[in-house]
Amino acid sequence: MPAKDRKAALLADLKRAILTTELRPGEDLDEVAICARFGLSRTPVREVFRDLDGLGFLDLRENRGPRVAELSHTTLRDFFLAAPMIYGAVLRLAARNATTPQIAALKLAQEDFRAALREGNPVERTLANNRFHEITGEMACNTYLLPSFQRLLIDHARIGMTFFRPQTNDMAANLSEASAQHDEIIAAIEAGDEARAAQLAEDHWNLSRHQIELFVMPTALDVPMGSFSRSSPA
Amino acid sequence: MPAKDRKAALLADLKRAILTTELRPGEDLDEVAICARFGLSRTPVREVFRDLDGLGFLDLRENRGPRVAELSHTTLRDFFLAAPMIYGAVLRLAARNATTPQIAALKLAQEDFRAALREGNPVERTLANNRFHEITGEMACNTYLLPSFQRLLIDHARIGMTFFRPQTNDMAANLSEASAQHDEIIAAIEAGDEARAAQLAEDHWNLSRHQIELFVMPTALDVPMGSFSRSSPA
DNA sequence: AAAATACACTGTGTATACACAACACATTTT
DNA sequence: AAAATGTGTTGTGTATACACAGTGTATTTT
Repeated sequence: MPAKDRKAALLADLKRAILTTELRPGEDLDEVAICARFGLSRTPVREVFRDLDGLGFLDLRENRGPRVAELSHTTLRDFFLAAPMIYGAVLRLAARNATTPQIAALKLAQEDFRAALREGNPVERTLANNRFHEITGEMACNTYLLPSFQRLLIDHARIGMTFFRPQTNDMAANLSEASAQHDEIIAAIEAGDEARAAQLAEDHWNLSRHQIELFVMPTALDVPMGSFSRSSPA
Repeated sequence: MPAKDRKAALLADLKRAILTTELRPGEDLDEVAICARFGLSRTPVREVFRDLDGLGFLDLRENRGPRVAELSHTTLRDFFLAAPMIYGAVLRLAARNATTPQIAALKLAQEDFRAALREGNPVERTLANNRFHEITGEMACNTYLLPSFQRLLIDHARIGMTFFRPQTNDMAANLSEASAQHDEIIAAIEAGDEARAAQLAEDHWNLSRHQIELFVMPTALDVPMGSFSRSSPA
């Protein structure tokens, strides 16, 4: 296996691991360990790190090891401020510009998403959902929108892994509604209905926000302080 | 001079040269020549290249030398589609979040811009204008908006250098109107008037578009700015 | 005992050397 | 003569070695 492919494999693997929070937000990366694991020297590995830093996956700082990009309450706030607008614009443009093969790819991604929902596989669900929205980004095909959009997708995936573990009926219902919205998005894009696509984007992110509100501001537990058992994912 | 500073100098110099089109869009860069000029080995120089690639200044391709990012009619079209929306959002958030020192910095940048206009210095004018808008980006302070915004700023600067050489009275008038708009933008931000800031953003970019109507004239995205303020998480 | 300092260690930043791929030109072949 | 192929050159990609900064710990000093 040529070094070039090992480098590409490293890039893809780190992306996947970060998107699925297998590598958690804020986690440190061991440079030499990764070198050993992928059979690469430090130079190409560090280049991959720099790429991922530019894309918003990693956070590189002087004289310190690379960290997985943080996902704080501040970034969450930024997320829900920017997402409706960017996604609205992307879906609007997607409806305007989508090609037939792109629409086919979008339907495939949605198939995978549905399958992951049925199997209750949160990792596959997240990755399929990510692919779905990535394709809408390709459809929109705007140099200036894409960088922000892709950053949103990273944290959208990580938020999904963090907050969307359907432990209640309410949450499961939300997920199937998200899936239904995907179907409507596909239909709007296929019909070239820009206004409808933009509206669906807003609906989609309002649903996400509602889901997170359930987690961030849960109904107060009716239990004395000390006897707190760990109930929700970190 | 430590190597670290030489590296930072290289980064800053390349940014400046690209923004002012001293390095023209599509131009090839000579790696070893740059190494010699800044007294650096290839490794840190290549790291700078990768950073600039991630930021949208350069275009790195496999087994080929780095090129200055292209500025084609396609990217121009994308620019005028995305700019009104992103700038509108940024100025809206700037009006919401700006701190006193940031406002002071903004006024300074505008001073420089006016000075460059008086002196008829297109390079300084472009750099001051770029700084002006960069500061509004800092004010907006949103992780997800900034990447797209900064890419817009790169090409905004390069478009300015390409199309805004005031050879007619009309163009000179446009420039002084742009300057007047900057003043109004400062006022709106200082007053925390979000709606006004958003409106001024639209006016500002309509002015730019008018200037290069001869080359491209797409319709701007019509995303309602209002959907933005309403959707802030609790 | 607490604080400050020296020192070793871990790990990042840079330089250099080598490997290899792409391109250009010249030479050969049909 | 045109096409194809071989070869030389240029320049990118990777590996390794070295330099140095940051950090933690142990020792010394007050």
